[in-house]
Amino acid sequence: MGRPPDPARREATLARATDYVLAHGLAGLSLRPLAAALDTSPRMLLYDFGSKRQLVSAVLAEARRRGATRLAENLPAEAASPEEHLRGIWAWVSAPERAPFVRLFFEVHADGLAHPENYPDQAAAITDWFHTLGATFRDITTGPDDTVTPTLVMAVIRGLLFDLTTTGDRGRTDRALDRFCELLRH
Amino acid sequence: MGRPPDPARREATLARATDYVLAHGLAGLSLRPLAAALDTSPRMLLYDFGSKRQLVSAVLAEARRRGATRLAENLPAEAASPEEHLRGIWAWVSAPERAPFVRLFFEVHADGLAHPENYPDQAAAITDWFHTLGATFRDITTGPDDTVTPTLVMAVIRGLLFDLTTTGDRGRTDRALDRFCELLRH
DNA sequence: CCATTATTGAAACAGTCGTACCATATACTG
DNA sequence: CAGTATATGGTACGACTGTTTCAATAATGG
Repeated sequence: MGRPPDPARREATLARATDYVLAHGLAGLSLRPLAAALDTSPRMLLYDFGSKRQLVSAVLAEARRRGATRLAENLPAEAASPEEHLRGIWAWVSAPERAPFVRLFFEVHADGLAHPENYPDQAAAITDWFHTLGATFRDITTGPDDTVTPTLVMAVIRGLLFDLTTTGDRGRTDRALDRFCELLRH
Repeated sequence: MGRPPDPARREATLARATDYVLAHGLAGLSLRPLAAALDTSPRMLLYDFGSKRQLVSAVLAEARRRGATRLAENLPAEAASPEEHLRGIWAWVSAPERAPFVRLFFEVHADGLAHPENYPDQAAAITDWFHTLGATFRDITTGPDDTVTPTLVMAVIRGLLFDLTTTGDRGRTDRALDRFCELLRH
C-alpha cells in the first residue's frame, strides 16, 4: 500500500538534465542552477539521483545512449565501400547538430585524464570502436585482428574533429579527409 | 626612492605555479591550495597577478613557452625527410615526460569549447602550426599554400595522442603511425 | 478515517571560493 | 633619523557549493 512511486519523473528530469549538460557543459555544473532551469529543486535532484556524482554519471550514460542510437541510424548500408563508410561517419560526427555531443565528449576525455578514477570504462569505450570499425573496414585491414587500421581511421576522425571544433574551418578539414581517403585508395 | 620591487619573486612563483598546474590540472585549481603548495599566500598570488584569471593565463603562457622551446630543441635536422620529421614529432609529443603538457593541452581545448571567450587566440595557435609544418612537409604537399597535408598530419598526431592518453596502448598507436607513414610514402 | 509510502518545500550546515580591506613589516633614499 | 614605496600577514565579506534535517503534503490501500 502507500503512495505508488513515479519512475517517469526521474526519467523526465534525466532527459532534461542531459539537454542542459549538452548545452552548458560539465565543467561548471551546479545543482541549484540546474534545478532552476529544470523547474525543480536541488532537493529533488538528490532525491532522484542520490548525489551529484551519480546524477552526472546518469547524464553521461544517457548522452552516450543518445549518440549511439543516432549513429546507428545514420551509418551507410552494409554493402557500402570503406571509403563511403568513412565519409559517412565524418559527415555524421562533424555535423553542427552533433557539436554539443562532441564538446561533451572532449570535456569528459580531458577530465578523465586528470581523474581517471571517475571514468573507469573510458579505455574500454575506445577499444570497443575497433570491433565495429574493424568490420566495416575489412577490405583495407591486413587481417581480422588488425587493430591498426581502425586505430588510424579513428585518430584521423578525432584529430580532424579537434581541429574543426577549435578553428571552425570546415573546408580545410573536409579536404583533409578527402586527402586521407585518397591515401587509403592507393 | 622606497623599497625596490622584486620582479624575480613573481617569476619564481609563476614557474612553480606552472609546475603545479601541469601536475594537478586546471579544472579544480584554487588559490588557497595552490598558495599552500607554493609556500606563499593567496594574498601574494593576487598581489603578483592581479586576479585568478590573470594568473591562469600567465601560467598557460608559461606552459606554452616551455613546450615550444623543448620542441624546437628536439626536432630533427633540416635535411631530414618528411617521414623522419613526422616520427620525430610523434616520438617527442608522445613521450611520457610530455604527458602533463598533453593533459593540459586537452584540458584547455575542452574548456575553450565551452568558453571560447577565455581563449581568444586558440584558433590562431592551431593554424600557426601549418606554416611550420607546411615547410617541413614540403615534399608531399601539392604546393606552397597547401594546408591540407599539414592539417591531416596534425590530425593524425592529435588523434593518436587522444587514443594513447586514454588507452595507454603505446604499441597499437605506434603501429598506427607506422601505417600512416607507409600510406604517405606511396 | 487511518496507516503507509512517496514526494516535496524551506532552511540550515559546514565548507570553499575569489577577493578586498587594514595593518604592519621591510628595504631603500635623502 | 624621517619619508616612501614595496611586500606581506590576517581577517572577513558575500556568494556559492553539495548535502542534510525536519516538516509538510499527496496519493494510495484497507
